[in-house]
Amino acid sequence: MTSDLRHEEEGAGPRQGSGDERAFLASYDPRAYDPVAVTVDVVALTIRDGVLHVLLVRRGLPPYEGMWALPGGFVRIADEEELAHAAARELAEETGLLTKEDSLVSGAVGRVMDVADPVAGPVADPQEILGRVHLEQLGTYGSPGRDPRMRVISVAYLAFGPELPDPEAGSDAADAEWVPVEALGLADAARAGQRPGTTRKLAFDHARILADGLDRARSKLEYTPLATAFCAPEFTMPELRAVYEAVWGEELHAGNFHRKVLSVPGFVESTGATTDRGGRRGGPRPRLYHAGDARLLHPALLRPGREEEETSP
Amino acid sequence: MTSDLRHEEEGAGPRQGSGDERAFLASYDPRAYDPVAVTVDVVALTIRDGVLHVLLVRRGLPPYEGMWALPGGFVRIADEEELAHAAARELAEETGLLTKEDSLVSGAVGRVMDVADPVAGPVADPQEILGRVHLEQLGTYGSPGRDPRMRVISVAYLAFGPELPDPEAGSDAADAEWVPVEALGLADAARAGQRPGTTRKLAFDHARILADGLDRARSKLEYTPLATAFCAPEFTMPELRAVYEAVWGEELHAGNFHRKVLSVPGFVESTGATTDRGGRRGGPRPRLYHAGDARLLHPALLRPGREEEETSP
DNA sequence: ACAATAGTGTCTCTGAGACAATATTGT
DNA sequence: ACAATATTGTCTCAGAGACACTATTGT
Repeated sequence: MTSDLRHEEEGAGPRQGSGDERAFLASYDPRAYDPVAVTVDVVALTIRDGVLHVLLVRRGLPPYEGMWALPGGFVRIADEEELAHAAARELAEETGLLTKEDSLVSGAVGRVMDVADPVAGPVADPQEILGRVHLEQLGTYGSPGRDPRMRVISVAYLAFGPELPDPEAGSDAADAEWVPVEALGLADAARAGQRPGTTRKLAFDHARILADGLDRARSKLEYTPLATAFCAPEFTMPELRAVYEAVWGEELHAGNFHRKVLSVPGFVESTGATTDRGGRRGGPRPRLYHAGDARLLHPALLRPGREEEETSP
Repeated sequence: MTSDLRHEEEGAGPRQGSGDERAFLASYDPRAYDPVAVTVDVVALTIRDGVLHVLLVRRGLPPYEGMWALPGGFVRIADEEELAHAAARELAEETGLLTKEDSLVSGAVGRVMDVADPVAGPVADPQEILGRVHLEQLGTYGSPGRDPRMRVISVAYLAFGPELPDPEAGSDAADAEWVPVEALGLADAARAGQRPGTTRKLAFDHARILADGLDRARSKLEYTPLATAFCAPEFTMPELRAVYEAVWGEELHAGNFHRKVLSVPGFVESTGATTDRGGRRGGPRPRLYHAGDARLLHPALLRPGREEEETSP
């Protein structure tokens, strides 16, 4: 590699540009044409019946045929699709929120909004269909051996949503399912040892991706108002507490939690109203809140039970 | 897209393609894919003379010819190169730590160690050459318009090191330079508004990547012992404090900082010795410490001056 | 001698958590 | 009536930050 080329780090290849440029670049860096696929994988989390669930699909083709995997798919390079758009699209397809596939496949996708800064997008935009689902990039996994067929660079996304619909209802996402995270027998990387190591069923390196996603989710609950993304637009304090308990996997003190949440400015705001009925086992009617405008929690809601640890094995 | 194909998210044919078999076979035909390049970009940070610096290179070719850019380059797909390996290699080349390019270009790269869990690697491994440079993935940037020539998916890495050598010294990385972060006139995303928006010189979306990297670095100093990666193997408390002050861009109270660091278990350990001389302007000889074995700081060293904020504009 | 700095001590205030008390609801 | 639950109150302790003090060094 020449010095000129080393500094020429940002791509070089076909399409666009004059034929001169193409020939020039191609002759100097054939590596740009090595076969590589770019995909997205989505760690979609929701809470059903107070239990944290992740969306998985059953693979219908080899490799890993019959095993569970994270939903995902190719980034539509030819359609100039944004990475986040691809993630939202895959999630929308898999959850059955999108029945008309053509509305997404069509070339009309064009410009795509920034997920972090929503603006009105085209009709086909999956983010619009997904509604208030939080979506953020998790990390990129591109080890050579992760797919036995070819080199695949997969950008993983993390999605949180309130009570997302069951994929089996009426759509053609027949093999998708919400699975309780506990049922996967992950070697809870958050509390116990380091790496998930051997996990049961997941295909590819999806166990690792899922573990990373869970770590991220648990961590983000501490210092961001992310938990409200798991709730309906209006929620009660016990509901919000249930989110924390489900994601962290431990019970929290109701009284202290209540006071702590209210003490963080901008986290939640009271609507003044209460629910119609009390809890199913009795009790007064809890008040209703909606998410505030804070993007960071000060002070943070730190996870309990993290005192002395790290006595290297 | 058939149901089977949608679930076949990991490498199978180029978009449309109703024929199952054709799609399957296409997964083994590289030319059937839309052209896309995978690169790495590195936000390399170090501290020189108490000031935070980032490694930049001057572009010698269009587009953005003559502008500053982050060091980076293609992932060597044909060599089965790990993403982190590519980042380490680019950094090693750019800092001049690697003079013999052939040792990296050779096909002997083969298996590459996990950066997060170092093991003995092959001779050509750049991580080995880079020594104790911390390297972690920052995020992936793949918007269609970010490179005018073609679709480029760039995986950004964040690197921290103690007093990395000057790239201009004796190597062929002639156009690389350590630049004070302040000199770039970034709209300090950490303190002021939201997005960096318009930044002066950087090519592509590298201003955004750099801003994200700085945010990450500032944040990680709070709850990880990352600051020790900026120091020599043995360091003094004032030196460690200087790291925090350089990255956070604000002065810290020496006395409180000292007591706070020592109160965090596993952060630093005393060697019992002191430096030979006191400070250049007088004072007693500070004690020497080395990094402890903690990977997370409990309690964290929270950044000061982050009280009331977020009054939406 | 003087200025600068490393390290320690002390005080105050905030916040987290344990625990208790009260009010309100479903069964 | 009884059990369950929401919400508020009280107490204690750990930790952050402001400030002061002492000891040690370079000039």
